[in-house]
Amino acid sequence: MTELDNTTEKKILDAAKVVFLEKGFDGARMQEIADEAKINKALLHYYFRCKDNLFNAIFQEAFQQFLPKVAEVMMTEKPLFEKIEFFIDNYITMLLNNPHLPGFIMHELNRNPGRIVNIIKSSGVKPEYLGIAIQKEVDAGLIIPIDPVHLIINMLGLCLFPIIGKPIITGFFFNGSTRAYQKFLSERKKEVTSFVINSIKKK
Amino acid sequence: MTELDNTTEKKILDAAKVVFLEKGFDGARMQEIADEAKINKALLHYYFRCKDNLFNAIFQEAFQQFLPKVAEVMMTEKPLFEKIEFFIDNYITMLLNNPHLPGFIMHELNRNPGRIVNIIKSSGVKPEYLGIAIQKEVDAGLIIPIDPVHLIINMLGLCLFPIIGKPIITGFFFNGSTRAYQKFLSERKKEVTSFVINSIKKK
DNA sequence: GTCTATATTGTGATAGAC
DNA sequence: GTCTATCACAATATAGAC
Repeated sequence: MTELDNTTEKKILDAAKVVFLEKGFDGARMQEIADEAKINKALLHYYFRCKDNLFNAIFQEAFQQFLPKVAEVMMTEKPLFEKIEFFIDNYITMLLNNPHLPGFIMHELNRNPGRIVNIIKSSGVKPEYLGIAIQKEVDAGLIIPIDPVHLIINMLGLCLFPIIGKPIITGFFFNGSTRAYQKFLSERKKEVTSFVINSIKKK
Repeated sequence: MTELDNTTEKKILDAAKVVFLEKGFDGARMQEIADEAKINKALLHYYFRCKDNLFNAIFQEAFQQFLPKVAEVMMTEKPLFEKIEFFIDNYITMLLNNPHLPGFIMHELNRNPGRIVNIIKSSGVKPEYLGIAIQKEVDAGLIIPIDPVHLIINMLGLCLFPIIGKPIITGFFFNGSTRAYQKFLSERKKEVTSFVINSIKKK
């Protein structure tokens, strides 16, 4: 960011991110974004002309944040188990800092799946990298064979669901106790890492 | 259902389910529901008085559908591995038939977490059942120790994410090919089952 | 650039005939 | 029970003063 961080535009974007991520496009109100940014509603339109433009700016940024961590693990040259550990650790950390992110991305993509094609293109990530790393370990007899796509989806599901499913988990398993849920979350890195590695390690 | 299935009320509920599950509460329009039910908008209000009432009817039913499968696995008396296999098979089958269900439930619960407390209460499910089954297997030395809550969340994440994440998976890993995504889904039962069992089986 | 006031459209909900 | 017509208000967007 070369510009000053306290410009009106930045304040609007910050506010819009809070509101959109919490309420989604349909649930968000321009008025609420204006309030959150402590400015007038008309200024939103002065800067972004319409709700759609503002939303797109937020979605773009959110998706960048959501995706790169998936990409990193594929790009590095580490051995597979380190790759997995690195990915899970980093990804869960990011999710803990952005708990609304996954639900927002999922919901908005399902609401408008066409959106994704433009965004994917500009990401330049190639899942093949992880495939190569996995094949190496299979050849060395270190792990059982597994389809790299399934492996990545497994890891994503294990990392994401505890965040998206907060209300269900809290309500259903912890009787509404947010503290118990937080404790549960703090165990996830260790739990997911060993769960994944156990499942692909040769017996 | 003791009543006839083709009553107006049923037509409304069917239509509302389609629209709400696809668009969510905020994105759904009474007009669209009326169109889908091939009736007039005023009739919706005659039968349900307001959008909220109609939504609650749908949400209640959807949640019942979403939850019981989680409950079943805890209730049965089978050995653990059979329980797991049974659960994954049934749950993924249900999800394939109701692909919008998980995203709908997640989004609406996050939008209004208070909603869950009333619903959980009436379900009468106790996660302890699976805990007991797991402890049995641990004592018998058949599996490594694992927290039953983590195990259930792991299974849910592995089953649910491929459905909720359809646009991401299709766009990111399969270049937009829905056929490839469908093939991927058809492999999930086997994949998830062996993934889970491998991860907890003693080496 | 920022504000107040206002236009314009969308949407949930009701009135009243049949 | 079902329809057409309409209300009332909420929400996006714009006009125009400063």
